[in-house]
Amino acid sequence: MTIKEVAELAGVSSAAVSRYLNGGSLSEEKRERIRKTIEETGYHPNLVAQTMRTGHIRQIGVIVPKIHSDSVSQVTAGIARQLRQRGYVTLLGSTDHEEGGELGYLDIMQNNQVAGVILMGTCLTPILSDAMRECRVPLVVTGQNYPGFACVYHDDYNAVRELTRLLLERGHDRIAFLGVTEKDVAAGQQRRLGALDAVRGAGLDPNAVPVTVCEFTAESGYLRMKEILKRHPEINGAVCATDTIALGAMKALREQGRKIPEEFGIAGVGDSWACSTAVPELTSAHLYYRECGEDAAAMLLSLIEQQETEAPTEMPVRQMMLGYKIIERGSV
Amino acid sequence: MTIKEVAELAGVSSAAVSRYLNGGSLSEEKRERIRKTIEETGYHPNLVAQTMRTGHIRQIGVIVPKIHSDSVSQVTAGIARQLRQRGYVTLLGSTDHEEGGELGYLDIMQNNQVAGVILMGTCLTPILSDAMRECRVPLVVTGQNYPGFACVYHDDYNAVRELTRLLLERGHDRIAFLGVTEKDVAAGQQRRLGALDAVRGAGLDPNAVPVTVCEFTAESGYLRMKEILKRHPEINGAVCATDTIALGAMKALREQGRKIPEEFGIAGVGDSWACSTAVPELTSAHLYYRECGEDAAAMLLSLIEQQETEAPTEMPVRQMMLGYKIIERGSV
DNA sequence: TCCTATAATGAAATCGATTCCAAAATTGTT
DNA sequence: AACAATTTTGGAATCGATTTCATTATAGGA
Repeated sequence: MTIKEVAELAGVSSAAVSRYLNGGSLSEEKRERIRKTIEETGYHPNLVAQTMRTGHIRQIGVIVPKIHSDSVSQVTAGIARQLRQRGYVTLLGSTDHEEGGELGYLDIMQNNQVAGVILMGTCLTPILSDAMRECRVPLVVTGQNYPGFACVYHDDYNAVRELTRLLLERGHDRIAFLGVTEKDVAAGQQRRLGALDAVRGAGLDPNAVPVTVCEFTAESGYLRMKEILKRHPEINGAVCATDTIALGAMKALREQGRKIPEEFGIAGVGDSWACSTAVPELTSAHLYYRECGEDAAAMLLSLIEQQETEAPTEMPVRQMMLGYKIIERGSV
Repeated sequence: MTIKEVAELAGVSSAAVSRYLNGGSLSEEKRERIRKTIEETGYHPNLVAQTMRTGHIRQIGVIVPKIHSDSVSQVTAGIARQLRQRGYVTLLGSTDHEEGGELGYLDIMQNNQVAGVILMGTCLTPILSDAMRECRVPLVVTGQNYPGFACVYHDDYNAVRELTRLLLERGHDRIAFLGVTEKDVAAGQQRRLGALDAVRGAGLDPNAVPVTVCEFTAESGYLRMKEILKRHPEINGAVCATDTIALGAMKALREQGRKIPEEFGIAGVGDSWACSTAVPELTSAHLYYRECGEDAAAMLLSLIEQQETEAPTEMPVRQMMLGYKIIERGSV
C-alpha cells in the first residue's frame, strides 16, 4: 500500500492524501473519502520514504557497554520507555566492552541517520571524545560526567561517602575499599574518592585504607576480598564499588568466619535485587538508574526538537546530576 | 555528502560511484579517482536512501517483555551480538509487560520497515498469534515453542525434571513446586510438568506436591514459601521455576530455621550470577540464553536471505530446542 | 583494416513520501 | 453581477541512492 494507491482508490491526488495525514486545507468531502479508504486498506505511511523526504527520523541510537548487566539494563529500560512514549524507537548497540566499540557504533548510528545518540559512558578516551565531538547529531552521555558534553549521571561521590560514613559510625573503623578500574571515572574514581574522603572526614588516615581494583563480578570481589583479609587481617569493614563485588566479598568473609555485621560491616552500590536475598541483607546506595535513562532520553529529545525548530543559537551544555538513597540493611 | 557531490568532485557520474560501491564495470582510472575522493571526503552512503531504493534494510526488530531482567538481557545480548556481526542493527522494543504491548511493537517495527522480527515470547494470546501470522516480514520466537512459528527455545521440561530428580535422589522426597503463571507455557507449564513428572517417575504421588504461583521476584518467592511452610510443614524440598524465586524462598527457609541442604533441598532455574553468592550456593539449571539469542538471530537472517534470493518456495517451519546443564551447588 | 563482442559510461527513471506552485474553485464584498 | 481574497487542488520537483538502457569506447578475431 502506497500513498499513490490510496489516492487512486479515494479518487484524489497523492498530495491530498498527504495533506490529510499532515494537516493542510482539504474539503470535508475528500477528507471523509480519504479517511474511509485508509481505514479500509489499513494504510500506514512508509517511514523510510517519509524520512527520506523530510530528513526527520524518529530513531535514537543507544550505545551501551554491555546490555547484560543489572544497571545498564535498568538505564536502557528507562530510555526505551521514555523514547516510546514520545514516539521514538531505540536502536540498540551493545559493545560488549570491546575495545573501540563505541566508535564503531557511533558510525553505524550516524549511517542509519538517527536523530540523536545516547552513550552510556565507561572510559573516556581522547579518541572517543573526538568522535563524540564530531558526531553530527545531538548526543547525551549517561552515567558519567564528561566535561563539555550533555550528561545525566549519579552522585557517586556522595553516595559512597555517606555509605562509608555509615560504616564508620557503626564502629567499622578499619575499612578496606574494593573498587573498579580508575579508567571509569564515575564508578572507579568518584566512588573511591567518596570512601577515602569519608575516612579522612572521620579523622582517620585514608592512606591506611587498603584499596584494590576488581572486575565487575562477584568472583572478582571474592578473590580480592580474600587477599585483603590475608594481608590486612585487622580490617573490620569493606566498602565496595558495586553490589556484585560486595556479594562476592561476603562469600570470602563467610569462609573466614567473620561475623557480619557484628565483627565486620560491608556495603555496596546499586541496590541490586540480590541485596535482599543475601545473608545478612546487603546495605547499598540506591542509584536512580531508570530515572537516569528517562531523563537522558528527555534531554536528548529536547535537544533534537530545539535543533529542528530554532535557529542554531548557542546553547549551554546541560549536565544533570541525580541523587541517591542509602538503603540500610543488615550488613552494617 | 551525497553520492552526487562525490561524483562531481571525482569528475564522474553518480552511476559510476554507485558502481564503485556495489560492483560493476568501471575503468581502473575512474575507480582510483573515486576511491581517493571517498577517502578524502569520508563519504558514507545514506542508508535511508539506499533502503528506499532497494527495499532492503538492515534493521531487525527485537520485542522483549522487559529488558531489565537477567534472562531477557542475556538473550538480547546474544541477538545483538549476532546481528552486529552480520551487519544488522537492533531495533529494541521493551513492552514492560504492558497488556498488548507486543501488538503495538509489531506495528511499530513494520512501519519502520524492518527486515524481520524476533519476539521474546511470554504469553501467547490468540490475538497476538493472529498479529504474528499477519506479520509481513520473517519472524522468530525465542524462549517459547509457539506451534506454527519458527522458534528457538529451551528444554524447560527436562531441565526441571532432572533438577527435581536430583532433589529426590538426595532424599528430599516431600517437595513443593514454586512456579509462575501458566499463561507462560515455557516457564509456567513446562517447568511444572517436568517437576511433577519427576515425582511421578520416582513412584511418589504428584498430587501430594504443593504447587503455588509466584511473580518473577524474590519477594514473591519469599512470601509463597512462607505460606507453603505454614500449610505444609512436612515438606523438605522445593523446586522453583526461577532462581530469583528460589533465592527469595531461601530467605523464608532461613527464617524458619530450616537447614539447607541437610534438612531441606532447593533448586532454581537460570543459573543466575546470584546463585553463587547465596548461602548455601543455589543449585540451578543453566539455560543457554546467550546462545538462544544468537541462534534466533541466525535463524531469522537465514529466513530473510532465503526470502530475498530464492523464489517463494514453501519452506518448513524450523523449531530449535536447546539443551541445559544442571549446575549442582550446595543447596541440594 | 574492418567488424563484432564486450566493457565502460552517464542520462534518466525509480522507490514513497512531502511540498512548492500555479490553476481552479469557492467565498465574501461592494 | 463583478471583482478581490481565500481556500482547495493536483502536477511536478525533491530527497539520495540504485538500476535500466542506450550509447560510446575498447579489445579481439578474421
